Amino acid sequence: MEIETATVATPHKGRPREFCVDMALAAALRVFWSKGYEGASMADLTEAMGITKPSLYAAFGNKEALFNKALDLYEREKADYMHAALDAPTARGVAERLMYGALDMYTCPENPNGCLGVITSVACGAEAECIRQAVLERGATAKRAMLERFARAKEEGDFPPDTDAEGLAAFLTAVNQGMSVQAGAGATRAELERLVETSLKLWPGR
Amino acid sequence: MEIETATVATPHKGRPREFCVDMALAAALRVFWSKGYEGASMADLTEAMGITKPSLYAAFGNKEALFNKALDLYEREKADYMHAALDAPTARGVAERLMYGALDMYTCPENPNGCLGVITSVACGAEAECIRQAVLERGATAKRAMLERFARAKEEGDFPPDTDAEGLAAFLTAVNQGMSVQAGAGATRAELERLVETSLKLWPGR
DNA sequence: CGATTTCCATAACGGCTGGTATATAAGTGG
DNA sequence: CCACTTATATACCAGCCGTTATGGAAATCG
Repeated sequence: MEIETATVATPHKGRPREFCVDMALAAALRVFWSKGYEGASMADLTEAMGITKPSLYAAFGNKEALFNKALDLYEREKADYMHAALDAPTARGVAERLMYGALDMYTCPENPNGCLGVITSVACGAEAECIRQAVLERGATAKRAMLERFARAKEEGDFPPDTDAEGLAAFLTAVNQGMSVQAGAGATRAELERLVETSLKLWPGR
Repeated sequence: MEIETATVATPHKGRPREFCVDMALAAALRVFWSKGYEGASMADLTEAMGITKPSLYAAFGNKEALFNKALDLYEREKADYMHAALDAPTARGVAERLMYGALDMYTCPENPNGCLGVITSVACGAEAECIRQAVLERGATAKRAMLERFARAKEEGDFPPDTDAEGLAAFLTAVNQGMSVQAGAGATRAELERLVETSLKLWPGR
């Protein structure tokens, strides 16, 4: 049982490390985010993180472990708008927050364009299959949460009673994924804004 | 000027090749389609095509040239539903044909899941950047055609006069791209059908 | 001051990548 | 039958991949 806090722990023995783990992880996330898991080589990663390969392996394990930690960071800091969106009082509010949140993230100048989940889950060689599965699993969890939220919305009367809540969840997910693809293809923020506004105009209710 | 037709030309000199170029190309397409450009190794390709590497290089040039020819084949045989869709008499007909055509292609058991264009354009290392650009260019051409079709539809009264035709084109594209992502993630045909039906229920007009 | 522990830097590992040189087999034209 | 042309098969290339062994540097503990 440790007494010192883990975050600011002073390692009392041995040579102290010369880089900040959090910043290095953030740099690694940027690389994975823009190049995908397989497209990001160890050379890319170490250069962006400003450390050497042995330091990386000592601090993070290996490439796969590094990616998983970067994915945790991504969900924690970048994709938390999803959780916030599901807390909206109405189904329309959920859709609005979700789409505008995605729009902001996909077009933020200091982020790579698009969604890390989409980028990583689309295609890969055999070696990255477990990575792909891990990402798909998180996506499935997110979709399940949205599904429950829309089922509740239907009970609360946000949708007409004959609405296919599952279809609407898949629909909202699809528009977001398409927005990510188009952002990665170089679409401007203005173009994606029109996509979001068009989608919200078609969204049922209110 | 050749008298003989190019397709069935009998090469009168040298040892005849022992494989069918078209079948080999079709096999290569399948590999690229399921693994992406970078995820498909030369070993994967030669094994699927049933030929050795020197034969591949002699017949197709190199990996990039092979991909471009596979992409041509893809557009010619697999993605021609897009052209057919744009010939529909109404904008709603365009949307219907496009979505059901995509649905059929993405879920056809003898095809890999998803859209080759989306798979290849999403993320890649630096070496595949020119491949990505080539794919993006074809996507841009397709989008331009859809845009013109919807501008015409607006003039013909398929949409209310205050409709954002460009937004609707981006919307339809996005739903298709999202459908491709979900197909690649393992969605069943039934799930994608509900996505299509939901999207068409939201589509304006008629 | 050693002794110990941890981290950094260099360099190397086996394996796989896309791409080829070389030699042989299988056809046709003379 | 022989020369020529083309395809196939084997083996190989340099270069990059993710990963790790080795040796020295920097801190704390006794």
